[in-house]
Amino acid sequence: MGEAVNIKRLAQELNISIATVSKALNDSYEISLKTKNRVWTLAKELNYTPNPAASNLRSNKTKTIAVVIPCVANNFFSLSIMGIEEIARQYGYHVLIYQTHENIEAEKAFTNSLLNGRVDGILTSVSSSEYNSEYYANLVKKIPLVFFDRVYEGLDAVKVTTDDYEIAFQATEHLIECGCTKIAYLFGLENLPAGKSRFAGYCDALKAHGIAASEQLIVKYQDDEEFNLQQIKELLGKYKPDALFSSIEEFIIPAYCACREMNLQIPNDVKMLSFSNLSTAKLLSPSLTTISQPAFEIGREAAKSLFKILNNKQLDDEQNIILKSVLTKRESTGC
Amino acid sequence: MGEAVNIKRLAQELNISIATVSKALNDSYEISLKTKNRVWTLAKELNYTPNPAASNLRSNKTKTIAVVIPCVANNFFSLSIMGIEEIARQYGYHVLIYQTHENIEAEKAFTNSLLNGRVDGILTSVSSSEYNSEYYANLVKKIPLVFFDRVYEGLDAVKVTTDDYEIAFQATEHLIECGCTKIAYLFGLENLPAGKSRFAGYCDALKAHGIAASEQLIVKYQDDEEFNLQQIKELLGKYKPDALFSSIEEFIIPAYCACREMNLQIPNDVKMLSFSNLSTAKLLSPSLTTISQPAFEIGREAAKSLFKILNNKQLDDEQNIILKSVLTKRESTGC
DNA sequence: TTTAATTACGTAAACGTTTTCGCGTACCTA
DNA sequence: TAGGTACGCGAAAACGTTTACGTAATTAAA
Repeated sequence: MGEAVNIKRLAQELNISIATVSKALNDSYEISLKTKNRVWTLAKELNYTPNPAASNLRSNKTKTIAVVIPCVANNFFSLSIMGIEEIARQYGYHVLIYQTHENIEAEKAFTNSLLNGRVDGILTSVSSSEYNSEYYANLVKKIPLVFFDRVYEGLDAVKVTTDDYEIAFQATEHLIECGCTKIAYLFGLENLPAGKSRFAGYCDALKAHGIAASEQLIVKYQDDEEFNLQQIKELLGKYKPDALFSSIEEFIIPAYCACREMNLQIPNDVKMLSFSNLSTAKLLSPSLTTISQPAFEIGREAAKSLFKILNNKQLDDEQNIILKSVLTKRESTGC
Repeated sequence: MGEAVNIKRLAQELNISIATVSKALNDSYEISLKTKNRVWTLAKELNYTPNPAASNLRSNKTKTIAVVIPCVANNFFSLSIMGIEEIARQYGYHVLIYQTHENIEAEKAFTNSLLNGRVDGILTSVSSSEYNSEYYANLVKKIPLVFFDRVYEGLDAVKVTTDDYEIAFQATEHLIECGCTKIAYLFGLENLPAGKSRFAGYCDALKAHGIAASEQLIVKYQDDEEFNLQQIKELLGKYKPDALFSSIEEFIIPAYCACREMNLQIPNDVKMLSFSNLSTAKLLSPSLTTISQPAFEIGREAAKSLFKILNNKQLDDEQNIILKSVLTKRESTGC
């Protein structure tokens, strides 16, 4: 399998110093083109690639970023990762993945473990279990960090988000235009700005149309599918809403199931609409009206911002990047 | 923000040598419990964590594995990653993600870039574009590697797969029992063992029931959704199959759409069945009969095997781990 | 012709660990 | 008391890079 091929080996074979080899490999101006070419061809011939650990140790650059998210198995996040990966490839960076499973302690443990020089920067979408601003206020001082979708506000860090308030407002108006007056809200991410904005958009749209919001029509998400199902069934049974506005994808399955079990027809008895990046929304029975976030683009933008920071480029003084979501009307709100 | 806290710093504050600190941190038998405790408490106090690059450079262990897969935004792979991550956490390992997008050149480039000590091992599900056994035959000699789902055969490497042949046989029989005699096959992964096994299961089931397989009833997957849609529509129009057996999830949307556009009722005019890990299969219109692979478990098993190798544990002489898929009968094959 | 500047390369230190080897002390055995 | 054996710890090398600095040779400027 041949001895390990490193800079020393290249230097020996070419009868030059390891410093020269290193500089040649890094295309330094100090080295003549002639020497560079000798080094490059031999390097290619021997399949040389620099040892990342040594390089990182000396230069304090890892060529690696971390993505800290609640869960990979989620349409939004997996698409975000695709966007992130695409940009990372362009910059020759490697991508580490960490899943918090909405656990803030795990989240802290992961990010802390990244402060010792394992990565050059972090992309994160924070967990919904808690809103601990202090921790992140400290963190952003220690390492380049970009938030996407689930962000902390008021910190000196780039945030990539979507127009949650506006699109929720618009979606609520769509339901109202379809004749709904008792619009229930399936509430997710209530601790986070995204969740609050969506809810505010919903509330304000109701108010704008002279409809009173009601505590009774709100179901809060729990990490327990059966529990959510029961809550929705209770909601449907007791308070007879004429629409369900789901603020997160996780409510879709229990919501559809609840309607079926209660023998309620969508959209005749109750209309349905949800934030979702489900690719099969149009195949559901009935097809689901969705608010889909540009997940892929969000990942791309977040990664781009991070690399700007890492390369000390100016950030166009824009700390907040806001992308537009898309409301796609389908049968579930049929009107 | 305090100076960088490293072993040297700990050693100075405790008035002992850096060697002692290092050994204490690694719980070496050479160090007294008393000294260890002094080191541990100070380390915790100062939030010390070892520099990964230095540690890796010296010890040749990275505590990192790579996952090389076609795409994250796929229910099967994102679930696999969850399983992998869970095990990696238990072992204190970090997880790098690389997406090949079914491109074998990208696949080679990634894996080659991992051979210089960036990771301790690789988990991979290979791309479907080509079956290049030579490359992997060499690769497995150079680095611990475990295949999952999309594997190369005949190599000295652990493979984690599912019972593709058996479950495809069983699914085909299910269609036959529902009265189908012209069962079309939507063919994916044709270059890979998984794809071949599924197809063989389909063919053998037909044969076992005295049904002749027909070339005309086969549609091969292309990475072009519109093209696949047209192919399926042509299939439905020309050859009037009474069932569609889809061997990969990617055919579901075009298949449903094709039926709608051709005004064919599922399951009355044509029955449908697909390999899929779609969580919303039961909400589709009509709900879809699926073969779901235990993606999460596959990830777990693959990771476990890799860590066994990394820890030089015996592999129970079992190089092939085969998990069972599940056939869930729903309305789309209604009978 | 002398001096300054530039070019092309080498020496050696440094990054923060891990690990081999050796040394001294204390204890035990004969 | 002499010899052996643990035990607890330290000195120093090593891992493969990058880089500050030095130097010799060549070229440009004076």
